[in-house]
Amino acid sequence: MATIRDVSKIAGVSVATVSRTLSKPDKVSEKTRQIVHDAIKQTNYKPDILARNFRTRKSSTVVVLVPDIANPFFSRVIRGIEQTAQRLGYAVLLGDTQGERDREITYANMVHTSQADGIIQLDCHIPFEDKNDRTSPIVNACDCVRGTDMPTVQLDNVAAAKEMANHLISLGHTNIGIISGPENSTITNDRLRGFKAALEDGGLSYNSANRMYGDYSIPSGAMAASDLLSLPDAPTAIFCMNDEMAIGAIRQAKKMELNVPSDISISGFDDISFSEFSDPPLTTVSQPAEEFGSNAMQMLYDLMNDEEPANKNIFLPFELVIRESTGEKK
Amino acid sequence: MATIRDVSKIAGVSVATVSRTLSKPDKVSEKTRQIVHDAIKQTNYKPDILARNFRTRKSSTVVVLVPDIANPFFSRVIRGIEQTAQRLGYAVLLGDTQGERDREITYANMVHTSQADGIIQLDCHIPFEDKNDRTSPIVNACDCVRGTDMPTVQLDNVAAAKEMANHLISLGHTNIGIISGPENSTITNDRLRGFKAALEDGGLSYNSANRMYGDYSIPSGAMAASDLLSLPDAPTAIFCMNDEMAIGAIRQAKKMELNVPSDISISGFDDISFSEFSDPPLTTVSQPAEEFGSNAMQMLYDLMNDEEPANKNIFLPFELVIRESTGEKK
DNA sequence: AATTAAAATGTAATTGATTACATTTTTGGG
DNA sequence: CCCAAAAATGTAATCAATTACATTTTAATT
Repeated sequence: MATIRDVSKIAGVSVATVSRTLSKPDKVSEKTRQIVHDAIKQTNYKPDILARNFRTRKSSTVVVLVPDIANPFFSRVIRGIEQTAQRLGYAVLLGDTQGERDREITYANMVHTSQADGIIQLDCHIPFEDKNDRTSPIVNACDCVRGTDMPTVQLDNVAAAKEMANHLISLGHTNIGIISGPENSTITNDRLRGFKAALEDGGLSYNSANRMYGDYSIPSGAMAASDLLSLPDAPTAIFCMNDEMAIGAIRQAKKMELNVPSDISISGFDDISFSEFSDPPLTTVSQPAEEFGSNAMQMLYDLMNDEEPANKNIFLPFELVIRESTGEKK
Repeated sequence: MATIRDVSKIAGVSVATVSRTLSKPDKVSEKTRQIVHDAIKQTNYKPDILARNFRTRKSSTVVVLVPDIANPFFSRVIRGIEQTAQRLGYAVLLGDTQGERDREITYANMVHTSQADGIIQLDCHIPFEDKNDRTSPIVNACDCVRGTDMPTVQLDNVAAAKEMANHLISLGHTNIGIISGPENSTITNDRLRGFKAALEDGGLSYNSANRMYGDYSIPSGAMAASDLLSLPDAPTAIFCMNDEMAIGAIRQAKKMELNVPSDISISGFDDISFSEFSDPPLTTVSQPAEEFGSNAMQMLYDLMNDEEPANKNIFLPFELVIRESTGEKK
């Protein structure tokens, strides 16, 4: 493998000039640039990335902390990250954390050892042992920590949930169940707040007995729906905090011989690709998943290059997608 | 940040000894090992990974070439890869190639520049400009190239497709449509072969007019189903080469006022998590997705460490999962 | 042509770990 | 206690780029 020295010898210039030709071409005269490029072609020289990384203390790599790569929403976010990263000349290291703090910290430490230049965190955890670590470039996307100055890319989950709940209320539902995500998630809390706000606006009161917990999986949605629908005073609509749980809930309702939506309305959140094709097609909130990724990556890029990002807290637009899983209360 | 030199000074030994204490502890006396470890603790020394990578020409990183990370089957495979990689001390670089040759080559070149030590390719392409490149450790998983000596982890797609087709035939179907994947894929060819073999065994003849093409997406499945069901002599069963297309096909059948399975049987392939919850639940072939990943990673590990893997062509088991989307011919 | 500033180029140190080879220490058998 | 072999340790080169600083060349101005 040719080194920069081989190139410099062939071109009859110093290694510094070769290096500059590659990294700061405007510092090199037109003539020399030409000579160097010829020599590079002739030797088939490829810069040694490992040597460069070592010397510059940069790796042109970012680490993505994702609770679960197999979640279709997250995998779209990651696709957005990957595409933007590639465009900006960065590689993406995958850190599937399964929500475990140890793994998050392990991966986040790669920044301290310069194996990665920055972090995109898709979960609402701070991946540092020292909570106030302000040295690593990091962007929090999707499910964001509150009360820190970490840059974020998020949805206005309160507003989105409120809009969805309003939709349910406008259909005449007064007894609405919730299938909630885990309690310690910012997303869960925000969506719950939005939900409550809509109830209040509608003159309805919130009944905590109507809240069941799931873990964002289909079976957990089915279980929670079973509990909800077995209540003495069962709800006529169920607000689910993601699409998978809604799909599980629909399944469960059908199993219990209930018609969706005429007996029970069910709404989801995220608009994953299967939702359009569920039976009945799911009413949900669509989010621009890829854009979470591309925005987060772009923002991280600014951070890593010491440019203050224009906006440290990006809010992406959502859209209520009304399909056929919700309908008028009987 | 403390360097190995700081540690050696504190411990009163040479840098070589410190290095050996870490990488080949049995070459160092018990006493020295203790002293060095104390010094490491005292200085909070962490080896500089970049320097080590540079010196050893290794990065402890593997690159995964995946046609589409947002495909639920692939994302499970990647989860398997990630978990095993983490256990073996490797990081996973994500290469979402969108099936584009350029991107595959770009990512695969990271091995030549030592940015990665090996490649896991989930698509049936050879990611090298020189087709006979035998220098990079690489494992081909899921959709595997034929006629090379590349190690593979795959399903016996011929047998699996045959079994599924037999199931359809045993239900009395004689006119069976196919919604096929892209023509240039090994998986597609193998599944088609299995399908034809079953027809032949059943004394049925293959009719190429019954084959429609999709791209593994839900909408493409719906389109293909529409074509198939509009045929003058429409099939009574449809064999789909993945679950997404089957879900699209079911949707389309319903749209055309056909009952699944009493009017039309539809089968899938992969057993993604949504298939169990589709309406009707999908008859499909289940594959151990995570194990594709973990086996591929383990095999790659052997290859990267110059150990001949026990078995260069691993076949993983499949299982016919008969649910409710297939039924007796009327 | 002389002077000076700016541009281009070169020299050589630097980064931090690994490891071939050299040297020292330990071990065990006689 | 001596000696050879084995074990432990040390010395210093090495990996390939970047870059601070020094030097040379070019351009511009008088």
